[in-house]
Amino acid sequence: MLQAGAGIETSETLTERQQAVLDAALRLLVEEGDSLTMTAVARRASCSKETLYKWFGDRDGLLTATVQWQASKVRVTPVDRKGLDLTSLTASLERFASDWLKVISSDTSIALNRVAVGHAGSGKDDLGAIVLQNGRFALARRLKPVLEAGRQAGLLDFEDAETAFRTFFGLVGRDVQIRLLLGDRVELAEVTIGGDARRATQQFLALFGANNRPKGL
Amino acid sequence: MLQAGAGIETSETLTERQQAVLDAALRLLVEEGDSLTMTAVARRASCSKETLYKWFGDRDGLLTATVQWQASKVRVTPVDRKGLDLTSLTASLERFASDWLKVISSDTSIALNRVAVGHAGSGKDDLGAIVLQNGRFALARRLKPVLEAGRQAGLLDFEDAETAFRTFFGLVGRDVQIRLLLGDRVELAEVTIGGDARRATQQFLALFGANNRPKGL
DNA sequence: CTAGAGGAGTACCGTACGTTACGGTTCGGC
DNA sequence: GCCGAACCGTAACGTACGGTACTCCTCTAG
Repeated sequence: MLQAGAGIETSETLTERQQAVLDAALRLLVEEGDSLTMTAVARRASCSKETLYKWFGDRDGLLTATVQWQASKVRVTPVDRKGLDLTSLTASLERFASDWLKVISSDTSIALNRVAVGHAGSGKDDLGAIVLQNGRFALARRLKPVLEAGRQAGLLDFEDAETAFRTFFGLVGRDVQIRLLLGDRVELAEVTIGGDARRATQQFLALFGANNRPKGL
Repeated sequence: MLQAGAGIETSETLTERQQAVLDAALRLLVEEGDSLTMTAVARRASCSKETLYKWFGDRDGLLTATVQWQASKVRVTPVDRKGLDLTSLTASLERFASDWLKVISSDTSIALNRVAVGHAGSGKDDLGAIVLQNGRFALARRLKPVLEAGRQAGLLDFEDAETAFRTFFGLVGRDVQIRLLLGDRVELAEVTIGGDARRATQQFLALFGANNRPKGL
């Protein structure tokens, strides 16, 4: 049955074989969305349904394990907060923006978010919480230290790191995620992402740069 | 069977009774999400299943009609572009932001978006397109004239209205919609919305106000 | 070599739900 | 009063799928 809680730390209690099964389930999830069947997963993973039920309890358990499995694959790249100047801060922010756009526009992320959104509100499982924890909140946890460091270095000026982060989040994501989730084909080539990341970063610096606007934002 | 296309104009070809049935379906959709059954709709609407099938074809037809019905209820408040000064422009923008936040945080919108997201990618129907047309794109159609008028009046400075709109959209919505869709309980009292609308508007004006930053954004 | 565990493959069961069919009722027109 | 259309309520049908049971194969330990 594996672990239950919507915890952050996700289990190295998975055997190679189990990971392979979850990878198969993930691929199927990307292809077919929430309409995947246990039979299809078993066939794709070349395992029996009985094994699926023994390992994951039920369908929700399999889905939860799959989402957590994907989440655990996203590793945090630690931030070096040594000599921080405007150039390196800008580069960091652009990197975050670019990475984030790449993530939310990936097939995997779209599929996972779709499933999680679909399950939210029918309180059977915590897919929404898991996705939020490893998406939006993980990003905040990684970015806030950078923002704080920027403030410490006198490069940024804001009251609340959370508020500043949410503004950055909005400037980067804009309408992209909801459009993708709703099936709109948004153009997101590498170049576009790079340009958007640069633009969002510049806008953010214009709003929160220390030597720009006086205050009140 | 009613009309099919994901058209904008939505039909006054609905009788009173049919509208009542769709209202019932909508209420049920808010309560139970995509897991509503035809039987439940029939019971709630005090009609027979046969009638549902005669009118709407099949389950997807009913869902589509329901979404379109809700969409048709959102009427466009025309914008008065007479004497436009900074004060009235600010008020307009704040109004848009506030209205938009109220919409995306409403039970109905959340339920509809959840269903549409769930259906996107399994190309059976166009719920995603319908929701997008009556949500994000409808907002753009209403807001862009205001932005253009602001530029004409020398209050705003931007190259492309679409880009400016998307930035405004991001500043207003930030992470709210995805968090709500994923089941996060975001605090959104009236006061909060008002404050957020004001903040987003001020940030937008800081970025695109004519007499602020030179260019390059 | 044998025994037993683990798991693949598959047949099977129960159920929920979409869809259809049908009997009964109301209502407008003749 | 009679007819047909529209529609309600409900029973019935077909199917898809979650979940279980059972058989056979493979691999490893002793």
